[in-house]
Amino acid sequence: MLQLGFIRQHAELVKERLAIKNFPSLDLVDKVLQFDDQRKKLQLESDTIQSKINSASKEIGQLMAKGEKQEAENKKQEVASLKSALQPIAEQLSKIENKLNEALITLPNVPSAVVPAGKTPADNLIVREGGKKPALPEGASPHWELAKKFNLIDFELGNKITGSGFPVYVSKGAKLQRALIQYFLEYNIDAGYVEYQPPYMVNEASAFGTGQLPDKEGQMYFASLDNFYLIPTAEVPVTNIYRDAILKESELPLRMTAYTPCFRREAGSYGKDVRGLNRVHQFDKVEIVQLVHPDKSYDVLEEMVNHIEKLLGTLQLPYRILKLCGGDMSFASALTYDFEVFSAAQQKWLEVSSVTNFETFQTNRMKIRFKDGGGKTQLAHSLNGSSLALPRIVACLLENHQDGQSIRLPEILQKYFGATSIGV
RNA sequence: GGAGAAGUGCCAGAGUGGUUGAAUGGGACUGACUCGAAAUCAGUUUUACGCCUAAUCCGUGUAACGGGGGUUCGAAUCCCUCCUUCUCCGCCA
Repeated sequence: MLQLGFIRQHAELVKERLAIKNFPSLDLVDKVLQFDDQRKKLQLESDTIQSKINSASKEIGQLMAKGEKQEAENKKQEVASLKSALQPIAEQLSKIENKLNEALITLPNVPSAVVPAGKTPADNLIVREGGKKPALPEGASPHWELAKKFNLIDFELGNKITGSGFPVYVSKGAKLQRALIQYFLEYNIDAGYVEYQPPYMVNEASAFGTGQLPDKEGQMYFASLDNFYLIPTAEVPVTNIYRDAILKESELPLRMTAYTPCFRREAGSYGKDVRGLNRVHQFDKVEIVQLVHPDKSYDVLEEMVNHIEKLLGTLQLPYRILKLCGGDMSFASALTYDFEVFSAAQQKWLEVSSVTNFETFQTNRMKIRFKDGGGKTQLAHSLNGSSLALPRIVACLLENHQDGQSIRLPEILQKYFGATSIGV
């Protein structure tokens, strides 16, 4: 969530920027400030009375010790009237605090100054493209047909075991998954990221911390008996590792990577967008997360973009990098780059990674701070990115590298997979 | 799942109703000593939100001893509840 102090100092800027995100309730910004004013006033009243109560109570203790019972009783009366004066104020205060908090968590993050205006994915800016689109052989197939032909993925079986959107990877299909995960993790570790295996379910506080709650409640699977959410991304458990921490400045940047399955309800999706691996309810992903000094976060964002671009390059897939427009960014994001790879048989771009700077939006919720050189405590910036989400990478590997007889694997994958290609 | 014990500051560990935001030890930081270091001595060392203020300095108020609620003039200390950890039993990859 946004920092109150920032809203107070830059109310107009916040409104302008939120307009770029097409946030409809700009008046909420003014409301936040009003609520905060009321809160301060009430707190002052409440603290003043409480202070009197505290000192009176102390006196009662001293009077009792001296055996001055009557005096003590008089003081008690005094405290009783102070308390009845305090009660309505305390109630108002807690009411206004709730309203303030509710308004604050409803405000999305302000987009950074470079975020382009726009409403839909069509308004995203193409930053650059790389790789080249393959010339597919005669009779080239989409990945779901290839997956069947080479016995790599059984979609029907997943329907039986669980439901649609839960593919079963078989044999070389399963091995390809494992090879990709292994490669992505090693690649990240080589770049200085620390590997984690986090829980795949999180509690409410964690889901709130990264911004999934209350915004995306319906997108997560929920284990109601225990109040746990199945993670939609490793970002949630991994970023929460440092929730409530005050770090030393020298500990920054913290770089973390994790492989996890990801669970997404994807309510409302249907049709050809969800065909095959295009959109599934459970998928594998390797994630990178960083906690950094506020001055460095935009440099780090570029560094992460380059890191992922290089990774995509080694997979020999045609890709493009998009700078998301205000309307297509997520609630918590300040600036997001999306990576898409070209699915040659489907002739469409598929998103495989999203790299985001959240600035202090998440860390303010999670209270991830550090002590700066002057001994002052301030919020760190958080960033994350996929490196990479597997299903669409697999889809594109299959489609783009098919030659009629087999699927050629990019060189880098061969040692992890143990073969140069996937044949019948 | 059953029975019991416990959760205090960066760490260890006192404190069982009233000057305890918290003894003591360790760690860390600052200063002195030293050519420098170690040792020693002195000091500092939580966070959030208010008020005051040019100030994120200083001063000052409130809150926080696992989370939430309660009893009381007053709670780290008593009660309830949830969470977590430990021990024993059961079950189990």
